[in-house]
Amino acid sequence: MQGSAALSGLNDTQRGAVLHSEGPLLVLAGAGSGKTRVITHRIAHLVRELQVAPWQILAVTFSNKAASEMRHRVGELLGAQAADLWLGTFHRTGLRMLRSFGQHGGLASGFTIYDRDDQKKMLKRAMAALNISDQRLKPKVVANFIDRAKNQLKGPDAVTSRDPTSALCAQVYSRYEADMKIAGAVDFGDLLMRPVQILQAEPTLMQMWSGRFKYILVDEFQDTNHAQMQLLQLLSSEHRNLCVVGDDDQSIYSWRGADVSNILDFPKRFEGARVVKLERNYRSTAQILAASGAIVSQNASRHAKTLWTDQKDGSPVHLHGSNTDLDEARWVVGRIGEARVAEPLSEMAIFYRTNSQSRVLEDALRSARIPYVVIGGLRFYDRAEVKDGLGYLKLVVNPDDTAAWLRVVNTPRRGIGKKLVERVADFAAIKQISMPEAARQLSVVKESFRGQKHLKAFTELMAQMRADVATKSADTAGVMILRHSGLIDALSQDPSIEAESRLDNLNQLVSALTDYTENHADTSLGGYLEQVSLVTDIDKLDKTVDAVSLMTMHAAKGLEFNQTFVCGLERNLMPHGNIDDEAGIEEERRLLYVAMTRARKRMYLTYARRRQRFNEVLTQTISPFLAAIPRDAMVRTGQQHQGWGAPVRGPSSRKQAWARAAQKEQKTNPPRTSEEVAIQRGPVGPFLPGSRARHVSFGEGEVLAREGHGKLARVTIRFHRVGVKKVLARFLQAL
DNA sequence: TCTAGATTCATTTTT
DNA sequence: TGAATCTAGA
Repeated sequence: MQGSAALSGLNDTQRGAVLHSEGPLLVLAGAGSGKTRVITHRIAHLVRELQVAPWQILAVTFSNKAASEMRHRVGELLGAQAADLWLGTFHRTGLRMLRSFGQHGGLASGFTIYDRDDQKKMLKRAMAALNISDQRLKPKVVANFIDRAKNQLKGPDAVTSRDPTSALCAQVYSRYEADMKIAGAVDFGDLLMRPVQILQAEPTLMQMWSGRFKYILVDEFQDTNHAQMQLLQLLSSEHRNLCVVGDDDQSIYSWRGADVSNILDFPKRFEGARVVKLERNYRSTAQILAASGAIVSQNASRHAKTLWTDQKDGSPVHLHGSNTDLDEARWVVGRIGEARVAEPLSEMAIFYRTNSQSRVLEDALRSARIPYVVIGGLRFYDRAEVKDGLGYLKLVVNPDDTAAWLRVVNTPRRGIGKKLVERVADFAAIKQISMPEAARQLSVVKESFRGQKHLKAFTELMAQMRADVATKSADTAGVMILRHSGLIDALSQDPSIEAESRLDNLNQLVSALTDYTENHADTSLGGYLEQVSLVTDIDKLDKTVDAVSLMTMHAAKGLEFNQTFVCGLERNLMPHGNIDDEAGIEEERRLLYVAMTRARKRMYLTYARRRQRFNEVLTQTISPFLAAIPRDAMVRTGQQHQGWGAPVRGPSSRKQAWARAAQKEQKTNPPRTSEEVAIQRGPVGPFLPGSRARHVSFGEGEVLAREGHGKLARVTIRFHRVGVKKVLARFLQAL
């Protein structure tokens, strides 16, 4: 067994965790200590050496990104056998279980999953029905309330309402649940809460499912919430082989209900649990470890631990101050320009606290013609036209899908306006039926009303589609539905530039459908929709593309790069401005810690004295967190901003000050000449900024930016004939 | 019912 | 700032 693949390349502690066979196991794994390695090798060991059937192993991760990464790595160790593992996010696991036994909880067999948007629609409807104005109570507040409740495994009857707001929320919650049931839909919270509730209520099912998984492994355990913990406890109750891996210092999702005590109290909750600590860091240099460790050690509530490494020689961490956010961006881009001589761009990343910070950085990268990819920026499936298209598909699959019906009933315009929709809503409320069903019934009632014809036409259109695609696979069905929906016609007739790109997006939806049909055993439309509803992003970071990665600090978790830039380290941004309690501050510290521990070789921390936000310019001071970093681990460059004065008062004077500073910067940092730009332009993959390409219908142009990967890649191009447009990479030919 | 123009609103993080 | 929602007038 010594020489087996499952054990190779592990240190003693890691090997101990991999070889631990029976009983609960907690692996406290510091950043970069090889925790994913422990999980993947442990799975390989179980299958290869202990002859555990892959389907008896459940491996859960927190995000899609982590799941696909793990699938990939297990695949390398196990080959084809990896396909039979239950490996996925908590939500996907919950969904798989509900598909199997959801009817025990009164779920319709073909239930639909509602995303945040659909949920909001339903909440608005519920509130309207209860005569609660959305001024008094924001749907978003209710959505958060319901999410929190479900994470706590509390149904509408179980929530306690101490104040008037939560009493209202509880009222809406009740109504919302009823409406969701009629619509045959569940939300994200249900995917966790319902399996737990059903298992608790059904001893037979409980026996079956707890017997099924001999081994359970959980990654990023510090980010689990109550419902997830409960699910794990139920599923592991028979075999008790629950192995959880996590780092309390990297808990950054408490706002989503994550409960750090799950990891802190694990040994108490699971008697006889073995605890393994991984403290050797294989990722970063000593300087990076010292700096990041200094930050997180400021926190009072944590397990004391010290990461160590034997990578003694490294360059010090840099802290660079700029006058403005523009300068900061330019400085970062300048460093990237220098570094790319020796380091591929794919090994560099820029992290920031809020998504809105990416804009200045993107602008600077674009003007320096450095290719970049924004991770988790705008999402394909969030685009309006894509949602419209999906709306039709959903309504075909689930005829009671109220949210989908609301979305597509008048898109494209077919004379079914607000008045008519309200009428349908009222009828649905009285009859206790879904809105699509109400529309069907109304369209054939005797006493005619204005717009009934339109309603009837739409109802018949949907019925026709349903009949047409009943036996078809997802791709064929999708194409038929989109064609008959009128979406494509409406967009084709629209001469605007945006319409063109929307049409592209619909084409892209079709290729996603084709892709799905080719690669999945379940080729049904329902299967596709299910998959789509849980994929929120392009999951995998594609390092084969030579481009700098930009992402939020949250999105950075679990990734690593040779060189990183952590930007915007100012008070009110890091820690973020609307955090007021100590627990929140500690979480912000952990977030910074996560961001800082992503770097292997070089790390640059940056801040700017003035930062533009909305239409005002904020004068900021350096993040108080940074004071903790020992001097010998860090080099300071740029503006020192000692004794920064009081903020300049009044928006207009701020603006002038900012403009003056920007002007001054222009002089000291003149724009690059075209020669410099040309030198910087290295060998880059297809359709990266600076290259030229030809589009099927727009002709030739110059690539400005690129986003997304693979089939979903989109490219912004300045065409010679038609100006700047965003198009699909698939429709381009490199020149 | 539809459209364009006005107005408001929120920007922390996401399955 | 820019997206989302609202409103007035056609």
